[in-house]
Order: sequence, then structure tokens, then C-alpha cells
Amino acid sequence: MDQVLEFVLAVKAAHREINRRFSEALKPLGITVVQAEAILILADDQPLTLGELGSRLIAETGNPSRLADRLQAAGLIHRHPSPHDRRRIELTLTTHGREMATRIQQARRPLLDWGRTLLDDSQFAAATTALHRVRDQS
Amino acid sequence: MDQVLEFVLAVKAAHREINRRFSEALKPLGITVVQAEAILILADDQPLTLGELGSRLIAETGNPSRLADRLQAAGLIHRHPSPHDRRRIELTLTTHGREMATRIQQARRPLLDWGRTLLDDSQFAAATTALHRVRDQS
DNA sequence: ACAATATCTATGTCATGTCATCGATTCAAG
DNA sequence: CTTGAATCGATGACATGACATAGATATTGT
Repeated sequence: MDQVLEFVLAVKAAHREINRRFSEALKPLGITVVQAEAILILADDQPLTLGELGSRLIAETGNPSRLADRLQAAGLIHRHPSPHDRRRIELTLTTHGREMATRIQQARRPLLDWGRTLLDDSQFAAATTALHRVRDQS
Repeated sequence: MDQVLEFVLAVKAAHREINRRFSEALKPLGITVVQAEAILILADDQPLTLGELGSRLIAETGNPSRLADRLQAAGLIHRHPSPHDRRRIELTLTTHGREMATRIQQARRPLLDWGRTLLDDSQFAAATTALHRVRDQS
């Protein structure tokens, strides 16, 4: 088969498998993969507006307004209008959200350890570089 | 950052970029990336039941019943109950569907050529192998 | 200051992707 | 042959992912 096509299908298959594993690991926490990503991003850099969070999340072309709805409904984040620009909504983690960030990191640690057994350093570096090449030639 | 995590994010980003490009190339045909995949799979192997099509598509854990709904509504496939097992539904391409398969291959050719400029053979081979490693260690 | 433009969030629509379940049909144990 | 288990497709529910657009608010040009 065409080499490029094979690569494309491999990317898709790997993405699916990764999501499946992370989703399974997060199931006890009652959150999705994307929700976990958002929590960790906020844990690292607070506050963020919806637009800023959207650009840090890999996906999401528009703004993650509905994602924020669910995080707020789950009591994980606060939403405040920015005092300087009332168009913006600033997101911060609640106490529950900060605890969740810790639990997420614990839940995903076994997965990262598992990943480390799959490839050695140079293989990871080569694959990551190749994947970035696809992303950057936009 | 953690090497595994970086790889995971790179897979996600590459997948998104690939989908974006293919989706754009297919827009003139009025179909989605997944629909195009299904058409090409059927063009290569007909007839297929819903379950068989689902297992050939990378994603889709259940059966692609709703995907088939849309392909049928677009006049691209036929749905026939199997004469030997009336639980099964056999899918075949319509004339329109076969024409669409040709147009899909034409539309994606420039993308595959573009892909070939990104990496050389050994880089593709290494990256694809690494990605398969993730998929297969299920 | 005013008007045109740009930015930001919210929301509607559509198509997956995943999980669960239902009904119909087939298969298998006895 | 009959009953229970397994298989298959359809469908409901929920959360993205992508695109479009509306409303509110800021910014810019004059």
C-alpha cells in the first residue's frame, strides 16, 4: 500500500488506541479525556479565558464553551467575567478541580509507564519529530 | 516534558491536521472523511455487511449503521438483507457510489503527494512502525 | 463622539465515536 | 424439537469536533 496512506492509517489507529486507554483509566474519575486535559492545563496556568484554553487544547477550533459547561456542572471550575474585558470569561479550578488534577496525574502514570516500555528514547524522538512535521507543514 | 506525553500529544495533533486536510480536499465532493473511507473500502471489497465494514474502518466500535444511513440517503450505497442470514445487511456501491470512489481517489492524490515531501522512506517506515507498536500492544 | 470593525462567548446544526440496550434471527445444548 | 445463548443491526444517550452565526463588548479610524 501507499506509504503515506499507511502512515495516515497508523496515526489514526494509534490515536484511537491511546484515547481508548486513557479513557478507560479516567473512567473511575467520571471524566472524559478532553475534560482531563482541560483540568491539567488549568492546574498549570490559571486563570485562562475560554479562548486561551481552546488554543492550548490540541483540538477545538472554536471555543470550548460547552466543555466548560460540563466542567462547571461537575463543580470542577469557576467561570468569572474578566473585570477588564467583559467579553472574556476567566476559568479557574475549584478545590474539587485541584484535587481532580492530582487524581488525573495519578491515574495516567501507569499509562505513561506502559508507553515507556513500547519504544526506546530514539524511537520516541524520531516518531515525535515525524508527527510534528505533519502538524507544522500547515 | 515527559517523552511519552509529548508523543501522545504529537499523535493527536497530527491526526487532527490530517483530518483537516482530507476533509478540506473532500469538501467539493460533499462527503466526510469517514464516508470517503467507507466508499473506498466497499469499492475494494463488495458486498460487506455492516459489521464487516465496521471492523475495516479504523474507528467505530459498534456498527456503522448511521454512517450507512447517510451513504444510502446520498444514493451512494444499497442495503440488502443477506439471503442466507436475515440478521445481516449487505452493502454494495451504487453506480453513483462507484463514481464517487474514483473522485475520492483523485481528490486525495495531491494530499498523498504532499505527504511524500514531508518525510523520506526510512522516516515513514520508522514512524509507522512506532505507531503500530502502540496499536498492537493492546 | 461616532461609526465601522474586530473580538469573544454562546449557541445551533451536523457527523462521528462510544456505550448501552432492544428486537429479530440464528445457533447450540439437551 | 425446544429452550436458552449468541450474533447482528437499529436506536437512544452523551460528549466531542467542526462550522456558522448571533449578541455583547472593545477597538479603531475619522
